[in-house]
Amino acid sequence: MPVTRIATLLKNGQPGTSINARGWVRTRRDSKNGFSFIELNDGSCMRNLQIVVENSVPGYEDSIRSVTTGASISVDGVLKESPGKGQRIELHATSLTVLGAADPQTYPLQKKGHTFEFLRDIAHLRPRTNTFGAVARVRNRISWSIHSFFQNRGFLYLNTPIITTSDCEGAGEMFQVTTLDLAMLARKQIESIDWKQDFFGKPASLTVSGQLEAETYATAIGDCYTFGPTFRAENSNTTRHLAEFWMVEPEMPFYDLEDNMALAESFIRTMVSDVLEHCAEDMEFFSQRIDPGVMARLETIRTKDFIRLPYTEAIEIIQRSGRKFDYAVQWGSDLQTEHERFLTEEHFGQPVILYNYPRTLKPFYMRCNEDGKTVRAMDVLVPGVGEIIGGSQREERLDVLVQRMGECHLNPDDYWWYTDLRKYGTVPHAGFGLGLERAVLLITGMTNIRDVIPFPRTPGHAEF
RNA sequence: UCCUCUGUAGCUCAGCUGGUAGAGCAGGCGGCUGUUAACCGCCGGGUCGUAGGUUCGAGUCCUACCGGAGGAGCCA
Repeated sequence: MPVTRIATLLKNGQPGTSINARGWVRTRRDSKNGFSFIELNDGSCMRNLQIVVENSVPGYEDSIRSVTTGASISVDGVLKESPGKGQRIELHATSLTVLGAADPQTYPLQKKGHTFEFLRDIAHLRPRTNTFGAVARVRNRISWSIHSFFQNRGFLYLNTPIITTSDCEGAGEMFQVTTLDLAMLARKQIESIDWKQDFFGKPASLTVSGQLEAETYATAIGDCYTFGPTFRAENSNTTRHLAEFWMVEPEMPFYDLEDNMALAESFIRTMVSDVLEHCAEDMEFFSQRIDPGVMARLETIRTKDFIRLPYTEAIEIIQRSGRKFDYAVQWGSDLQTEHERFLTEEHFGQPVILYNYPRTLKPFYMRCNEDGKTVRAMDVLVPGVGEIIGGSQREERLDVLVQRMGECHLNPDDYWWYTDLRKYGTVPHAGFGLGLERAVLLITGMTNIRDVIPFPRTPGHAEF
């Protein structure tokens, strides 16, 4: 008997076909007239398959009682048109097997009404809920879309190292990787660590970005992108930060900042379009249950050109707005979250790409403009999420790069291989980084980043 | 890390100005029903986050600690 996933059954299943369905019970309703309705979900889609089990089915009396919310079952039966409302077809069981019972006294998930906070504590079971099933499917589609976007443009998928010994871009605190016996070192109360004794012979960390390594391939084999886990040991506790998250980092030779912005915009638009096209049912759910404004926001992204605004003009807009902000802005100061929200959510009401930031605000590798004050950086800000992409044209001139390293208190010797790229056959190039989870937030309308990654890692939390 | 809020039954919450705990859902039992967040009735279930303190008396007030959430900083 063919095993068919419920998504396919509900779409293409024809009355009269004999099939097998397997999955997890969402709920059961009994009729004392001698049959039961089972709502079965197998994760392939939002909707459930309704199963009708007559008491004439072998073992009905024994097994139906353990068909409770959360139980796993396998059902053979025949598809029939459903006389009831709410479903085109339903499965009339000819045999029912309970694969695994779920004690209703202890099974934490109920038919309705759980907070995301509660579900976070049972992250191993929350994918069995509508919301987290939908998030998982949309996240999967976004990942697929990322690969197809770049592959369709001839980009090379590049795996940059997870473990690194370069403190690249000084982008925040890093997780140290060591095989040294810390407990023993603590007992010895030694004054300094002999890193030669460590696994790599020097301090090593988990990567905070694959950018610098990606540049080496971009300047050799052309357009490429990384897509992998990224780690930040910042003690940040917000709805937008994770200690472990997934980042996409394309890097393109011969691109200037304009090209970079165009690619970023096209990239986001493609992800949004793909999800709208392929996850319509899940998006319907997000629109109805999670964020009523999500569809309008995505439609704007899909159809309207992003605003491109130099940092200097952004400052002027904020200053002229007459709005009271907790933090005043002046040229040279970093934009606060409240300013970014004002720009993207209120003033423009759509994605905004800010570019040409003061050099003092940005890392050493961003290309200096001729004005001597700004660098060719760009941040893509979107409503509800804030910064979703950060990128820049890279500084390809060796002398300027080395000078900038000095300004940022970095030792060029530590980046010898990176400066070599400028020493030998340097080219203008650019790239950016997109936080996958922030993209999932944007597209689903979910508000907490901890709910769009299967097992979130945040300060004090690495359960599961 | 800072600021604010919060911690009462398995879950979601109520409990007003202090007088020793309630509802809905879930669970059990019974009834009804081609049902679909099913419905109706009954029943079981809580040392009110922890430790102190004020008081004749604390879920309710005070202090500390421990969870959780939101905002800020940092950034993707």
